[in-house]
Amino acid sequence: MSKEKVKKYPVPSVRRLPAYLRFLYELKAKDRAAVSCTHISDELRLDPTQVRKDLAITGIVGKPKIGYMVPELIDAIEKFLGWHDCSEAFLVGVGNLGGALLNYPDFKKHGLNIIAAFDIDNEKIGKTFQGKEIFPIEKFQNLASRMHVKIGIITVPPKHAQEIANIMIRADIKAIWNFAPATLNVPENVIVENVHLASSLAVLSSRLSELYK
Amino acid sequence: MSKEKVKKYPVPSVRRLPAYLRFLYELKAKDRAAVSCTHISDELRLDPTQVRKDLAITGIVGKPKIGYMVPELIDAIEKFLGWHDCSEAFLVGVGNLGGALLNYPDFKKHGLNIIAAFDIDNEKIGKTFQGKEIFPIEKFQNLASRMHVKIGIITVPPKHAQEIANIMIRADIKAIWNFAPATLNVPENVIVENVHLASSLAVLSSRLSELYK
DNA sequence: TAGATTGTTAATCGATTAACAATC
DNA sequence: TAGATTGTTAATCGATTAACAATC
Repeated sequence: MSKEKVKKYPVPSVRRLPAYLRFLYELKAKDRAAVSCTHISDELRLDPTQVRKDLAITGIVGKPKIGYMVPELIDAIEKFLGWHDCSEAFLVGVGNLGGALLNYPDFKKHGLNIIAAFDIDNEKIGKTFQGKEIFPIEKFQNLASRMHVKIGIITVPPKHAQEIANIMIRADIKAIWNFAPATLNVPENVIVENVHLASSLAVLSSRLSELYK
Repeated sequence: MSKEKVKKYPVPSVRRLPAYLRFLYELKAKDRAAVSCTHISDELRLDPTQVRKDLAITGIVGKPKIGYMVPELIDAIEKFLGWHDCSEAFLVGVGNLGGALLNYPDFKKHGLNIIAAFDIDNEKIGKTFQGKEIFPIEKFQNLASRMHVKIGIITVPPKHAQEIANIMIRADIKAIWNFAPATLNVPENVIVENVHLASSLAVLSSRLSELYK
């Protein structure tokens, strides 16, 4: 692991990459060989220069007058995101949302393989979701280090989110995908990516209430 | 509805408001009367000036040397977000995720009341989730206009997302909360708020792969 | 009063958008 | 060749952070 300053990619650009991919898969299905930024920007309603800059972070090089070769571009984005080889993840909290995530088959295409789940509820422990066994939370640390799992997904009630995060940190988890409505406190070498539905809802609500002013 | 230019609030600020609320509820439970920006910023790891500006959009006024009165501040944020009186919503697509959202009891505290759901699957139609009946999608337009529902939630597979969005638009839905991995095309007077797990995962993946460079 | 904290103006930073030269 | 499109530099815009006067 090099000590050189790692180049940081703009988060908004990274967030847009999956939308490009979705459109590119459609083009590929139609056997389109090449695509221009204008075409992409029209479809996704973005600025063409922005599209060019976003794609540039993946290292792709286009051809003037032609654009980008579709399969090459798909490959570059997938490689950039690390979606070619899956990372294995553990999920904690098999409630409504946790169960939904366990059952979601598409994460594998997105570089994420949830291989097991954990809970405190004896009703759930031992059961299997989509071939993924549910273990008691006590086994998290041991299994995580034995299987070298680096990603933890938190789908427990907010009251217990920090507690679970602490277990994950002790188990040397590198990245936490947090769905609990809670602000997690973690050491700075641990990555936290939050999915806060309340934040999304706040944007929706506030824009909606602007309408009626 | 006035034609004056509506003041736009910074989206990043709005996104942070729910986190403030969570912390404020904790303080209220501990009967803390007042709180300063510094206290909030320490807890949520934000810049104190940013906290002040974020709170200012709600119209709250603090007291020098004291800070903000906790119950007043909670009230101001909730009012700003329109979380005091719930908006009613219809959900389309009762799969894993849709079912999880239907079962999620906390949306009511966040100004959202999902009152019914829709699907195309005859197995599901007629069933009830948490007192919410599942109707055939054909009934969407009629029920939406009869009940003056203004929010639609899309949790169908991506292939059908645009089609459902079109139905919602025809039914005069004002805001769409979209969980389908698809870019929706809507007229500019319709609000779309996306929850794209793939985008969130992209940020997680790319940060994780930076670690191993 | 002195000092802590707000509210606001100014400076910085980063992302978006515009302009344009290079190139196939 | 002419023209479409890339890649890149410069300008703009908006959000974050710093500085500081007002105030209780």
